[in-house]
Amino acid sequence: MSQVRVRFAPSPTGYLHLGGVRTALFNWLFARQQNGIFILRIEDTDQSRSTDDSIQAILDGMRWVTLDWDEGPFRQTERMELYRDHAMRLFERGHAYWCICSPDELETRRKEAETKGLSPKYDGRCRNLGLTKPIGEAALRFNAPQDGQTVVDDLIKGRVVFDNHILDDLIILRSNGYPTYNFSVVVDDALMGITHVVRGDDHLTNTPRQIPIFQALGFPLPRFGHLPMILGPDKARLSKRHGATSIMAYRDMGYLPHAMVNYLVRLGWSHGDQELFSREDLIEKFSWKNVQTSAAVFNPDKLLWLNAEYLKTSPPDQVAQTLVPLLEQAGLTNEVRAVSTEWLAQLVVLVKERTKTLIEMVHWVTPYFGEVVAFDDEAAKKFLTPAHVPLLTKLVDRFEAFPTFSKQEWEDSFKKLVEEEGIKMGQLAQPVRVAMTGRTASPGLFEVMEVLGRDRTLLRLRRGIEQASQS
RNA sequence: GGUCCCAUCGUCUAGCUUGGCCUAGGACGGAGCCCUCUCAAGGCUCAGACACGGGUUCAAAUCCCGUUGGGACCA
Repeated sequence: MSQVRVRFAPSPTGYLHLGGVRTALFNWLFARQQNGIFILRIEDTDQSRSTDDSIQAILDGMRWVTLDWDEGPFRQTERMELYRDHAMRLFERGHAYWCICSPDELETRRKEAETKGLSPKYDGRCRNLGLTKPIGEAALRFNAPQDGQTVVDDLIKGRVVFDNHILDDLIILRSNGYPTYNFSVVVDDALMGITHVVRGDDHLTNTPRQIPIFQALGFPLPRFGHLPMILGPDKARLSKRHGATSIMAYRDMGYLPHAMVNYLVRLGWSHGDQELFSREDLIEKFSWKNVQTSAAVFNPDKLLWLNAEYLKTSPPDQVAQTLVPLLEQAGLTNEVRAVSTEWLAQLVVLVKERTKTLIEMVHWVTPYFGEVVAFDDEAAKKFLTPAHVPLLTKLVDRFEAFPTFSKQEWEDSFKKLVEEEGIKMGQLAQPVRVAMTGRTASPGLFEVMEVLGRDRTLLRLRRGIEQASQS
Protein backbone atom coordinates (compact mmCIF):
# COMPACT_ATOMS: atom_id res chain seq x y z
CA MET A 1 0.00 0.00 0.00
CA SER A 2 1.21 3.47 -0.86
CA GLN A 3 2.18 6.05 1.73
CA VAL A 4 -0.57 7.66 3.75
CA ARG A 5 -1.15 11.31 2.91
CA VAL A 6 -3.63 13.32 4.94
CA ARG A 7 -4.43 16.98 5.21
CA PHE A 8 -5.96 19.62 7.43
CA ALA A 9 -7.70 22.26 5.34
CA PRO A 10 -9.11 25.13 7.40
CA SER A 11 -10.67 28.30 6.03
CA PRO A 12 -8.94 31.41 7.32
CA THR A 13 -12.09 33.18 8.38
CA GLY A 14 -11.26 33.74 12.05
CA TYR A 15 -9.20 32.18 14.76
CA LEU A 16 -8.32 28.49 14.88
CA HIS A 17 -11.10 26.92 16.89
CA LEU A 18 -11.20 23.80 19.04
CA GLY A 19 -13.05 21.72 16.47
CA GLY A 20 -10.42 22.53 13.88
CA VAL A 21 -7.61 21.57 16.22
CA ARG A 22 -9.27 18.24 16.91
CA THR A 23 -9.69 17.52 13.20
CA ALA A 24 -6.06 18.45 12.63
CA LEU A 25 -5.01 16.30 15.58
CA PHE A 26 -6.74 13.14 14.34
CA ASN A 27 -5.21 13.59 10.90
CA TRP A 28 -1.80 14.27 12.41
CA LEU A 29 -1.94 11.23 14.70
CA PHE A 30 -2.87 9.00 11.80
CA ALA A 31 -0.07 10.39 9.66
CA ARG A 32 2.52 9.94 12.40
CA GLN A 33 1.34 6.45 13.20
CA GLN A 34 1.46 5.37 9.57
CA ASN A 35 4.71 7.17 8.82
CA GLY A 36 2.66 9.23 6.43
CA ILE A 37 2.59 12.84 5.33
CA PHE A 38 0.52 15.54 7.01
CA ILE A 39 -0.33 18.48 4.77
CA LEU A 40 -1.59 21.91 5.76
CA ARG A 41 -3.77 23.61 3.20
CA ILE A 42 -5.44 26.97 3.59
CA GLU A 43 -8.83 27.10 1.88
CA ASP A 44 -8.96 30.79 1.12
CA THR A 45 -10.97 30.66 -2.09
CA ASP A 46 -13.65 32.77 -0.48
CA GLN A 47 -11.57 35.93 -0.51
CA SER A 48 -14.29 38.10 0.92
CA ARG A 49 -14.06 36.24 4.21
CA SER A 50 -10.41 35.26 4.29
CA THR A 51 -7.74 37.33 6.01
CA ASP A 52 -4.00 37.11 6.47
CA ASP A 53 -4.47 37.51 10.21
CA SER A 54 -6.55 34.37 10.23
CA ILE A 55 -3.88 32.47 8.35
CA GLN A 56 -1.37 33.61 10.93
CA ALA A 57 -3.72 32.53 13.70
CA ILE A 58 -3.97 29.06 12.19
CA LEU A 59 -0.20 28.71 11.97
CA ASP A 60 0.29 30.03 15.49
CA GLY A 61 -2.34 27.69 16.87
CA MET A 62 -0.90 24.65 15.13
CA ARG A 63 2.56 25.47 16.42
CA TRP A 64 1.33 25.99 19.93
CA VAL A 65 -0.15 22.51 20.12
CA THR A 66 2.93 21.28 18.22
CA LEU A 67 1.12 19.72 15.31
CA ASP A 68 3.83 20.01 12.70
CA TRP A 69 3.05 19.63 9.02
CA ASP A 70 5.24 18.03 6.38
CA GLU A 71 4.00 19.95 3.36
CA GLY A 72 2.47 23.37 2.96
CA PRO A 73 0.97 25.58 4.01
CA PHE A 74 -0.58 25.70 0.56
CA ARG A 75 -3.02 28.42 -0.33
CA GLN A 76 -5.82 27.88 -2.75
CA THR A 77 -5.56 31.41 -4.06
CA GLU A 78 -2.14 30.47 -5.42
CA ARG A 79 -3.62 27.54 -7.31
CA MET A 80 -6.34 29.19 -9.36
CA GLU A 81 -4.82 28.08 -12.65
CA LEU A 82 -5.07 24.46 -11.57
CA TYR A 83 -8.78 24.73 -10.86
CA ARG A 84 -9.48 26.44 -14.19
CA ASP A 85 -7.40 23.90 -16.11
CA HIS A 86 -9.20 21.00 -14.55
CA ALA A 87 -12.58 22.60 -15.01
CA MET A 88 -11.81 23.01 -18.70
CA ARG A 89 -10.65 19.46 -18.86
CA LEU A 90 -14.05 18.36 -17.58
CA PHE A 91 -15.72 20.54 -20.17
CA GLU A 92 -13.63 19.08 -22.98
CA ARG A 93 -14.49 15.57 -21.90
CA GLY A 94 -18.17 16.34 -21.81
CA HIS A 95 -18.47 16.19 -18.02
CA ALA A 96 -19.35 19.87 -17.70
CA TYR A 97 -21.36 22.45 -19.60
CA TRP A 98 -21.80 26.18 -19.70
CA CYS A 99 -24.85 27.53 -18.01
CA ILE A 100 -26.18 30.99 -18.75
CA CYS A 101 -29.02 31.03 -16.27
CA SER A 102 -28.75 34.17 -14.19
CA PRO A 103 -28.82 33.91 -10.40
CA ASP A 104 -32.15 35.74 -10.39
CA GLU A 105 -33.73 33.30 -12.83
CA LEU A 106 -32.44 30.38 -10.82
CA GLU A 107 -33.86 31.82 -7.65
CA THR A 108 -37.36 32.29 -9.08
CA ARG A 109 -37.39 28.85 -10.63
CA ARG A 110 -36.20 27.33 -7.41
CA LYS A 111 -39.02 28.94 -5.51
CA GLU A 112 -41.51 27.79 -8.11
CA ALA A 113 -40.32 24.24 -7.81
CA GLU A 114 -40.56 24.44 -4.06
CA THR A 115 -44.13 25.68 -4.06
CA LYS A 116 -45.03 22.79 -6.35
CA GLY A 117 -43.40 20.52 -3.82
CA LEU A 118 -40.57 19.57 -6.13
CA SER A 119 -36.92 19.32 -5.25
CA PRO A 120 -35.20 22.69 -5.45
CA LYS A 121 -32.30 21.42 -7.51
CA TYR A 122 -31.17 22.83 -10.83
CA ASP A 123 -33.56 21.86 -13.61
CA GLY A 124 -30.86 21.13 -16.15
CA ARG A 125 -32.08 23.75 -18.59
CA CYS A 126 -28.63 24.47 -20.09
CA ARG A 127 -27.41 20.91 -19.92
CA ASN A 128 -28.18 20.05 -23.53
CA LEU A 129 -27.70 23.46 -25.07
CA GLY A 130 -24.22 22.51 -26.19
CA LEU A 131 -22.76 25.96 -25.60
CA THR A 132 -19.14 25.81 -26.69
CA LYS A 133 -17.77 28.93 -25.16
CA PRO A 134 -18.96 31.30 -22.50
CA ILE A 135 -21.24 34.02 -23.78
CA GLY A 136 -21.15 36.89 -21.37
CA GLU A 137 -21.94 35.77 -17.85
CA ALA A 138 -21.70 32.01 -17.81
CA ALA A 139 -20.91 29.47 -15.14
CA LEU A 140 -19.53 26.01 -15.69
CA ARG A 141 -21.71 23.23 -14.32
CA PHE A 142 -20.75 19.67 -13.60
CA ASN A 143 -22.82 17.08 -15.36
CA ALA A 144 -23.72 14.97 -12.35
CA PRO A 145 -24.75 11.35 -12.79
CA GLN A 146 -28.46 10.80 -12.18
CA ASP A 147 -28.64 7.03 -12.11
CA GLY A 148 -27.45 4.50 -9.60
CA GLN A 149 -25.99 5.14 -6.17
CA THR A 150 -22.89 6.60 -4.68
CA VAL A 151 -21.53 4.64 -1.77
CA VAL A 152 -19.20 6.14 0.80
CA ASP A 153 -17.33 3.59 2.85
CA ASP A 154 -16.62 5.96 5.69
CA LEU A 155 -13.76 5.28 8.10
CA ILE A 156 -15.91 6.38 11.01
CA LYS A 157 -19.58 6.16 10.02
CA GLY A 158 -19.34 2.98 8.02
CA ARG A 159 -21.22 2.42 4.77
CA VAL A 160 -23.38 5.37 3.70
CA VAL A 161 -25.46 5.18 0.53
CA PHE A 162 -26.79 8.10 -1.50
CA ASP A 163 -29.14 7.90 -4.50
CA ASN A 164 -27.61 9.74 -7.41
CA HIS A 165 -30.89 11.27 -8.55
CA ILE A 166 -30.62 13.71 -5.65
CA LEU A 167 -27.38 15.05 -7.10
CA ASP A 168 -27.46 18.54 -8.47
CA ASP A 169 -25.51 19.74 -11.49
CA LEU A 170 -23.41 21.90 -9.28
CA ILE A 171 -21.48 24.88 -10.44
CA ILE A 172 -17.76 24.21 -10.49
CA LEU A 173 -16.61 27.52 -11.92
CA ARG A 174 -18.53 30.68 -11.16
CA SER A 175 -19.17 33.27 -13.83
CA ASN A 176 -16.41 35.35 -12.22
CA GLY A 177 -13.95 32.55 -12.93
CA TYR A 178 -13.55 31.39 -9.32
CA PRO A 179 -13.97 27.72 -8.48
CA THR A 180 -16.58 26.62 -5.98
CA TYR A 181 -15.73 24.83 -2.76
CA ASN A 182 -16.75 21.33 -3.81
CA PHE A 183 -14.64 21.57 -6.92
CA SER A 184 -11.47 23.07 -5.52
CA VAL A 185 -11.28 20.53 -2.69
CA VAL A 186 -11.51 17.68 -5.16
CA VAL A 187 -8.80 19.12 -7.37
CA ASP A 188 -6.55 19.76 -4.39
CA ASP A 189 -7.14 16.43 -2.71
CA ALA A 190 -6.50 14.64 -6.00
CA LEU A 191 -3.44 16.61 -7.00
CA MET A 192 -1.93 16.42 -3.53
CA GLY A 193 -2.39 12.67 -3.57
CA ILE A 194 -4.48 12.63 -0.41
CA THR A 195 -5.21 9.03 0.54
CA HIS A 196 -7.56 9.71 3.47
CA VAL A 197 -9.86 12.70 3.54
CA VAL A 198 -10.78 13.18 7.18
CA ARG A 199 -12.91 16.19 8.07
CA GLY A 200 -15.93 17.24 10.11
CA ASP A 201 -19.15 15.37 9.49
CA ASP A 202 -20.74 18.57 8.26
CA HIS A 203 -19.05 17.51 5.01
CA LEU A 204 -20.57 14.06 4.86
CA THR A 205 -23.32 15.08 2.44
CA ASN A 206 -20.78 16.87 0.28
CA THR A 207 -18.99 13.61 -0.31
CA PRO A 208 -21.43 12.13 -2.87
CA ARG A 209 -21.16 15.40 -4.77
CA GLN A 210 -17.38 15.18 -4.82
CA ILE A 211 -16.92 11.51 -5.68
CA PRO A 212 -18.29 11.81 -9.26
CA ILE A 213 -15.90 14.71 -9.84
CA PHE A 214 -12.91 12.58 -8.84
CA GLN A 215 -14.17 9.95 -11.22
CA ALA A 216 -14.84 12.33 -14.11
CA LEU A 217 -11.35 13.74 -13.70
CA GLY A 218 -9.95 10.23 -13.77
CA PHE A 219 -8.39 10.33 -10.30
CA PRO A 220 -8.43 7.46 -7.83
CA LEU A 221 -10.79 7.92 -4.90
CA PRO A 222 -9.36 8.59 -1.44
CA ARG A 223 -10.88 6.99 1.64
CA PHE A 224 -13.22 9.32 3.52
CA GLY A 225 -13.74 9.75 7.24
CA HIS A 226 -16.21 12.11 8.92
CA LEU A 227 -15.61 13.23 12.46
CA PRO A 228 -18.56 14.12 14.69
CA MET A 229 -18.99 17.75 15.72
CA ILE A 230 -18.16 19.40 19.02
CA LEU A 231 -21.18 20.90 20.76
CA GLY A 232 -21.69 23.58 23.38
CA PRO A 233 -23.47 22.85 26.68
CA ASP A 234 -26.81 23.56 24.99
CA LYS A 235 -26.02 20.84 22.43
CA ALA A 236 -25.74 23.38 19.66
CA ARG A 237 -22.62 23.43 17.55
CA LEU A 238 -19.79 24.99 19.52
CA SER A 239 -19.47 28.68 18.71
CA LYS A 240 -18.25 31.94 20.19
CA ARG A 241 -21.44 32.43 22.14
CA HIS A 242 -20.41 29.43 24.23
CA GLY A 243 -17.37 31.36 25.42
CA ALA A 244 -13.79 30.73 24.42
CA THR A 245 -13.49 28.53 21.32
CA SER A 246 -10.18 29.82 19.99
CA ILE A 247 -7.29 27.52 20.80
CA MET A 248 -5.11 30.52 21.63
CA ALA A 249 -7.63 31.75 24.17
CA TYR A 250 -6.75 28.64 26.17
CA ARG A 251 -3.08 29.44 26.07
CA ASP A 252 -3.94 32.86 27.47
CA MET A 253 -6.06 31.30 30.20
CA GLY A 254 -3.06 29.30 31.39
CA TYR A 255 -3.64 25.91 29.79
CA LEU A 256 -0.82 23.62 28.74
CA PRO A 257 -0.83 22.54 25.08
CA HIS A 258 -0.46 18.88 26.01
CA ALA A 259 -3.49 19.09 28.26
CA MET A 260 -5.49 20.62 25.43
CA VAL A 261 -4.45 17.84 23.10
CA ASN A 262 -5.25 15.18 25.68
CA TYR A 263 -8.67 16.68 26.29
CA LEU A 264 -9.51 17.13 22.63
CA VAL A 265 -8.48 13.64 21.64
CA ARG A 266 -10.71 12.11 24.32
CA LEU A 267 -13.61 14.12 22.95
CA GLY A 268 -14.70 11.54 20.42
CA TRP A 269 -12.02 8.96 20.78
CA SER A 270 -11.21 6.48 23.51
CA HIS A 271 -8.94 3.64 24.41
CA GLY A 272 -10.79 1.67 27.04
CA ASP A 273 -10.80 3.50 30.36
CA GLN A 274 -7.54 5.35 29.82
CA GLU A 275 -7.75 9.12 30.38
CA LEU A 276 -4.13 10.27 30.30
CA PHE A 277 -2.09 9.83 27.16
CA SER A 278 1.42 10.83 26.25
CA ARG A 279 2.01 11.90 22.67
CA GLU A 280 3.72 8.56 22.02
CA ASP A 281 0.74 6.71 23.50
CA LEU A 282 -1.61 8.51 21.18
CA ILE A 283 0.43 7.84 18.09
CA GLU A 284 0.63 4.19 19.00
CA LYS A 285 -2.95 3.63 20.11
CA PHE A 286 -4.96 5.85 17.82
CA SER A 287 -7.41 4.12 15.52
CA TRP A 288 -10.43 5.18 13.50
CA LYS A 289 -12.54 2.37 14.83
CA ASN A 290 -12.51 3.87 18.29
CA VAL A 291 -13.66 7.25 17.10
CA GLN A 292 -17.16 8.04 18.33
CA THR A 293 -19.95 8.38 15.76
CA SER A 294 -21.99 10.91 17.71
CA ALA A 295 -21.33 14.52 18.56
CA ALA A 296 -19.72 15.45 21.89
CA VAL A 297 -20.38 18.29 24.30
CA PHE A 298 -17.36 20.34 25.28
CA ASN A 299 -16.84 20.12 29.05
CA PRO A 300 -14.63 22.90 30.48
CA ASP A 301 -14.54 21.27 33.93
CA LYS A 302 -12.90 18.16 32.65
CA LEU A 303 -10.42 20.18 30.65
CA LEU A 304 -9.54 22.08 33.81
CA TRP A 305 -9.00 18.84 35.70
CA LEU A 306 -6.75 17.54 32.94
CA ASN A 307 -4.75 20.73 32.96
CA ALA A 308 -4.24 20.36 36.69
CA GLU A 309 -3.06 16.79 36.11
CA TYR A 310 -0.51 17.99 33.58
CA LEU A 311 0.62 20.77 35.89
CA LYS A 312 1.24 18.18 38.62
CA THR A 313 2.97 15.59 36.47
CA SER A 314 4.98 17.62 33.95
CA PRO A 315 8.67 18.13 34.73
CA PRO A 316 8.78 21.17 37.08
CA ASP A 317 11.56 22.89 35.17
CA GLN A 318 9.46 22.80 32.03
CA VAL A 319 6.44 24.20 33.79
CA ALA A 320 8.66 26.89 35.28
CA GLN A 321 9.88 27.78 31.83
CA THR A 322 6.39 28.29 30.44
CA LEU A 323 5.50 30.23 33.56
CA VAL A 324 8.24 32.83 33.12
CA PRO A 325 6.53 34.94 30.42
CA LEU A 326 3.38 35.02 32.51
CA LEU A 327 5.33 36.17 35.56
CA GLU A 328 6.83 38.91 33.47
CA GLN A 329 3.38 39.94 32.33
CA ALA A 330 2.41 40.09 35.98
CA GLY A 331 5.15 42.68 36.53
CA LEU A 332 7.75 40.41 38.11
CA THR A 333 10.40 40.76 35.43
CA ASN A 334 13.18 41.90 37.74
CA GLU A 335 12.32 39.43 40.44
CA VAL A 336 12.37 36.57 37.95
CA ARG A 337 15.75 37.62 36.61
CA ALA A 338 17.15 37.64 40.13
CA VAL A 339 16.49 33.97 40.76
CA SER A 340 17.82 30.72 39.37
CA THR A 341 15.87 28.36 37.14
CA GLU A 342 16.35 25.68 39.80
CA TRP A 343 14.67 27.86 42.38
CA LEU A 344 11.79 28.55 40.00
CA ALA A 345 11.33 24.82 39.50
CA GLN A 346 11.32 24.44 43.28
CA LEU A 347 8.57 27.05 43.44
CA VAL A 348 6.54 25.10 40.93
CA VAL A 349 6.86 21.97 43.05
CA LEU A 350 5.75 24.01 46.06
CA VAL A 351 2.45 25.12 44.53
CA LYS A 352 1.61 22.69 41.74
CA GLU A 353 -0.79 20.60 43.83
CA ARG A 354 -2.93 23.65 44.44
CA THR A 355 -3.30 25.21 41.03
CA LYS A 356 -5.25 24.24 37.95
CA THR A 357 -3.89 26.75 35.44
CA LEU A 358 -0.68 28.68 34.88
CA ILE A 359 -2.60 31.86 35.66
CA GLU A 360 -3.52 30.49 39.08
CA MET A 361 0.06 29.42 39.49
CA VAL A 362 1.24 32.97 38.97
CA HIS A 363 -1.07 34.07 41.73
CA TRP A 364 0.14 31.35 44.08
CA VAL A 365 3.78 31.97 43.43
CA THR A 366 3.99 35.75 43.75
CA PRO A 367 4.44 35.91 47.54
CA TYR A 368 7.77 34.13 47.29
CA PHE A 369 9.48 36.79 45.20
CA GLY A 370 11.16 39.73 46.88
CA GLU A 371 12.39 40.22 50.41
CA VAL A 372 9.14 41.16 52.08
CA VAL A 373 5.54 40.43 51.33
CA ALA A 374 2.38 42.52 51.24
CA PHE A 375 -0.19 41.44 53.82
CA ASP A 376 -3.71 40.75 52.85
CA ASP A 377 -5.83 43.10 54.97
CA GLU A 378 -8.31 40.53 56.16
CA ALA A 379 -5.58 38.02 56.91
CA ALA A 380 -3.49 40.48 58.92
CA LYS A 381 -6.51 41.75 60.81
CA LYS A 382 -7.31 38.26 61.93
CA PHE A 383 -3.92 36.69 62.56
CA LEU A 384 -1.45 39.50 63.18
CA THR A 385 -2.82 41.26 66.26
CA PRO A 386 -1.01 42.38 69.44
CA ALA A 387 -2.23 39.18 71.07
CA HIS A 388 -0.07 37.18 68.69
CA VAL A 389 3.13 39.10 69.41
CA PRO A 390 4.47 37.15 72.42
CA LEU A 391 4.06 33.78 70.77
CA LEU A 392 5.59 34.86 67.45
CA THR A 393 8.47 36.42 69.29
CA LYS A 394 9.19 33.20 71.14
CA LEU A 395 9.20 31.32 67.86
CA VAL A 396 11.56 33.76 66.16
CA ASP A 397 13.94 33.61 69.12
CA ARG A 398 14.13 29.86 68.84
CA PHE A 399 14.57 29.91 65.08
CA GLU A 400 17.33 32.45 65.34
CA ALA A 401 19.26 30.09 67.53
CA PHE A 402 19.70 27.85 64.50
CA PRO A 403 22.66 29.02 62.42
CA THR A 404 21.24 27.38 59.31
CA PHE A 405 17.84 26.27 58.08
CA SER A 406 16.91 22.65 58.54
CA LYS A 407 13.38 21.67 57.75
CA GLN A 408 13.30 18.86 60.27
CA GLU A 409 14.88 20.81 63.13
CA TRP A 410 12.74 23.90 62.60
CA GLU A 411 9.59 21.83 62.41
CA ASP A 412 10.52 19.99 65.63
CA SER A 413 11.25 23.25 67.32
CA PHE A 414 7.92 24.69 66.14
CA LYS A 415 6.00 21.69 67.42
CA LYS A 416 7.81 21.78 70.73
CA LEU A 417 6.75 25.37 71.27
CA VAL A 418 3.15 24.48 70.43
CA GLU A 419 3.28 21.67 72.93
CA GLU A 420 4.83 23.80 75.69
CA GLU A 421 2.22 26.49 75.19
CA GLY A 422 -0.54 23.92 75.25
CA ILE A 423 -2.09 25.29 72.09
CA LYS A 424 -3.16 23.77 68.80
CA MET A 425 -0.94 23.80 65.73
CA GLY A 426 -3.30 26.10 63.88
CA GLN A 427 -3.08 28.79 66.55
CA LEU A 428 0.56 29.32 65.75
CA ALA A 429 0.55 28.14 62.16
CA GLN A 430 -1.89 30.71 60.84
CA PRO A 431 -0.08 33.80 62.18
CA VAL A 432 3.19 32.40 60.90
CA ARG A 433 1.62 31.69 57.52
CA VAL A 434 0.31 35.22 57.20
CA ALA A 435 3.65 36.66 58.27
CA MET A 436 5.52 34.62 55.66
CA THR A 437 3.12 34.71 52.72
CA GLY A 438 0.72 37.53 53.50
CA ARG A 439 -2.19 35.14 53.06
CA THR A 440 -4.20 32.59 55.01
CA ALA A 441 -3.76 29.86 52.43
CA SER A 442 -0.38 28.54 51.39
CA PRO A 443 1.63 25.35 50.99
CA GLY A 444 2.97 23.62 54.10
CA LEU A 445 4.74 26.04 56.42
CA PHE A 446 8.08 24.27 56.44
CA GLU A 447 8.12 23.87 52.67
CA VAL A 448 7.52 27.60 52.46
CA MET A 449 10.43 28.27 54.84
CA GLU A 450 12.62 26.04 52.76
CA VAL A 451 11.88 28.02 49.62
CA LEU A 452 12.26 31.33 51.42
CA GLY A 453 15.51 30.35 53.15
CA ARG A 454 16.62 31.15 56.70
CA ASP A 455 17.20 34.86 56.35
CA ARG A 456 14.02 35.75 54.52
CA THR A 457 11.96 33.56 56.81
CA LEU A 458 13.29 35.39 59.86
CA LEU A 459 12.95 38.78 58.19
CA ARG A 460 9.34 38.15 57.28
CA LEU A 461 8.50 36.80 60.72
CA ARG A 462 9.93 39.94 62.30
CA ARG A 463 7.97 42.08 59.89
CA GLY A 464 4.90 40.12 60.88
CA ILE A 465 5.55 40.87 64.52
CA GLU A 466 5.93 44.57 63.73
CA GLN A 467 2.64 44.53 61.86
CA ALA A 468 0.98 42.69 64.75
CA SER A 469 2.15 45.11 67.39
CA GLN A 470 1.06 48.13 65.39
CA SER A 471 -2.48 47.00 64.66
C1' G B 1 -39.05 20.74 2.32
C1' G B 2 -35.51 16.80 0.53
C1' U B 3 -31.18 13.77 1.62
C1' C B 4 -27.86 12.03 5.17
C1' C B 5 -25.86 11.30 10.19
C1' C B 6 -26.66 10.41 15.42
C1' A B 7 -29.05 8.45 20.26
C1' U B 8 -25.52 4.44 27.38
C1' C B 9 -25.12 8.41 34.13
C1' G B 10 -25.63 16.14 34.05
C1' U B 11 -20.90 15.68 30.70
C1' C B 12 -16.80 12.57 28.21
C1' U B 13 -17.01 7.50 27.49
C1' A B 14 -16.32 1.42 28.06
C1' G B 15 -19.48 -2.38 26.46
C1' C B 16 -22.43 -3.03 20.65
C1' U B 17 -18.66 -5.93 15.14
C1' U B 18 -18.58 -12.01 17.18
C1' G B 19 -26.32 -11.46 21.87
C1' G B 20 -25.33 -14.51 27.79
C1' C B 21 -19.12 -12.69 31.74
C1' C B 22 -23.70 -6.08 32.46
C1' U B 23 -27.66 -6.66 39.36
C1' A B 24 -24.00 -1.67 32.75
C1' G B 25 -17.49 -0.30 34.12
C1' G B 26 -14.19 4.17 34.25
C1' A B 27 -13.38 9.61 34.20
C1' C B 28 -15.09 14.89 35.10
C1' G B 29 -18.56 17.29 38.03
C1' G B 30 -21.85 16.66 42.73
C1' A B 31 -22.60 14.75 47.98
C1' G B 32 -20.33 12.56 52.33
C1' C B 33 -16.28 10.59 55.28
C1' C B 34 -10.94 10.14 56.27
C1' C B 35 -6.16 12.64 56.27
C1' U B 36 -4.69 17.69 57.96
C1' C B 37 -0.80 23.79 60.28
C1' U B 38 -4.39 26.80 56.10
C1' C B 39 -5.63 25.88 51.01
C1' A B 40 -5.17 22.09 47.93
C1' A B 41 -3.83 17.25 46.61
C1' G B 42 -4.77 12.22 47.96
C1' G B 43 -7.74 7.88 49.83
C1' C B 44 -12.59 5.66 50.63
C1' U B 45 -18.01 5.71 50.04
C1' C B 46 -22.68 7.29 47.82
C1' A B 47 -26.26 9.27 44.16
C1' G B 48 -26.52 9.00 38.84
C1' A B 49 -27.71 6.17 32.23
C1' C B 50 -28.93 1.68 28.05
C1' A B 51 -34.71 7.82 24.47
C1' C B 52 -39.54 5.17 23.53
C1' G B 53 -42.44 1.14 21.27
C1' G B 54 -42.57 -3.31 18.76
C1' G B 55 -40.27 -7.66 17.12
C1' U B 56 -36.20 -11.94 16.58
C1' U B 57 -34.24 -15.23 20.52
C1' C B 58 -34.02 -19.78 25.82
C1' A B 59 -31.50 -14.87 26.45
C1' A B 60 -30.80 -7.87 23.82
C1' A B 61 -27.54 -1.99 25.92
C1' U B 62 -25.88 -5.32 22.05
C1' C B 63 -29.59 -7.83 15.98
C1' C B 64 -34.18 -5.97 12.94
C1' C B 65 -38.38 -2.46 12.23
C1' G B 66 -40.88 1.85 13.66
C1' U B 67 -41.58 6.36 16.64
C1' U B 68 -39.62 10.48 18.98
C1' G B 69 -35.77 13.71 19.67
C1' G B 70 -31.10 16.08 18.22
C1' G B 71 -27.70 17.53 14.28
C1' A B 72 -25.58 18.43 9.28
C1' C B 73 -25.99 19.55 4.25
C1' C B 74 -28.66 21.41 -0.10
C1' A B 75 -30.52 26.17 -1.27
